[in-house]
Amino acid sequence: MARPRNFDLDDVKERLMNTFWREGYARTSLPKLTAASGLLRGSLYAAFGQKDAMFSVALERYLDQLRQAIVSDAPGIDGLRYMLDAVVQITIDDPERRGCLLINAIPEAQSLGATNRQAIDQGLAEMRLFISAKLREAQETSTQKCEIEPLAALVFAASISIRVLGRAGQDPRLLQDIADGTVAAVQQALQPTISTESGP
Amino acid sequence: MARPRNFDLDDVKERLMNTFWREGYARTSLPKLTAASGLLRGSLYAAFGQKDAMFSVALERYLDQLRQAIVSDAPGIDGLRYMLDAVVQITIDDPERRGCLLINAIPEAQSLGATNRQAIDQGLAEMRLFISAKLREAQETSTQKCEIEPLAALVFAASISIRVLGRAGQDPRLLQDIADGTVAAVQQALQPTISTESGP
DNA sequence: GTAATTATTGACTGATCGGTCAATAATTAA
DNA sequence: TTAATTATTGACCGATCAGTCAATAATTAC
Repeated sequence: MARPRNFDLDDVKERLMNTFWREGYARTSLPKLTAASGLLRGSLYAAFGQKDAMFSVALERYLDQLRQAIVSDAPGIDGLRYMLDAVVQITIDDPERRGCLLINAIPEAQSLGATNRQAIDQGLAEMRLFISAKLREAQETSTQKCEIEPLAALVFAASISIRVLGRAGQDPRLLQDIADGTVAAVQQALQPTISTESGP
Repeated sequence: MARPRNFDLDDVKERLMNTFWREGYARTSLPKLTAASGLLRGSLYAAFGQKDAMFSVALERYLDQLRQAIVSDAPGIDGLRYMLDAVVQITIDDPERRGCLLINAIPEAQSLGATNRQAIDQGLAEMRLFISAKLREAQETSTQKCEIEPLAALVFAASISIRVLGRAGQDPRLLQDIADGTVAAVQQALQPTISTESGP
């Protein structure tokens, strides 16, 4: 009963996401968004509202895709290893080395509205909850009954730093070392092997 | 033989640093810098040059202070524990939760000139070298002869994530867990204790 | 004193920013 | 066809941006 859109909404959201991902919020100007989306200012504002709302759309979409990339059926430590390996992979596979849209947004959260700031917090919280859940699974099959939260902190820290250092253009080897080292540390904490004491 | 400055150069540098630290590069406007420093535009430009150069001054000063805060005489693992604890402390002691000026700059490195981008890389490299050196010390007194680089990656990752999550306003407990867990993991790798196998 | 040198002042510039809006186009319901 | 509704267009707005510069002030050398 009205004029239909003559652009693909999903496609435009993807382009907005990619632009914000590469440039961050402040550096992404409306001209950049119109160029990336192929729409004119008016259409963008009509479809999404303020720049802040455009970022919100981009962030939501980004988190959906990230979730899909790092969540697996693998239980316990295997699930954590899958996640960290996936984080490393998507980080170094990106030829632009954009890191993580969510984490990149943290230092400029003050420029964003309350809704987006909340979305950032929720994104981080979701990550932690996922990690804790997998760790609890691992705990159940473990011989050790140590605290879970400190271990969750380690895995969380690893996933954060891999993304940040990826954006910084650091060597893929470093990123993989972080992932591997973290998995090894968690494994050691949950299922310590008896070491052979190397005598003098 | 000429008119002297009527401001304290060091004091102004400190104010520039604090402003960039809080706001990041892009969001720090010249009016903000003049307000923070008490100088007028002309004086700022006369003293430092472009905004990019002002950031460079701020970054240098920041790294000097950071170095002073986290480097200690403590050898080996003690030195690493000192560093991570210091990182946690300065992160949560900051009422504005500004995180790390260096790390905050990573996502907006593209806005910066080549000199500043290089300074960021060097800052990260210096951190890694410091960690590797302390680990090598620890290695020498260790019974185990495992690889150092993967362990260095873990400590590096911890220090990065503590700062990022500090900026994100996360619970101090989380940050301390990261520091403690990392030290424990390194210790475990270098000087594994024989665990008591808990039978079924 | 006077000349030379450097610092300060603040108005000014052109570019760019996010955001708006009236006019126009394309569609459906009747 | 006509009315109603929504999408598109792109010119336009005031605000703000980084950066410049001629005029003025303060100092030292002589």
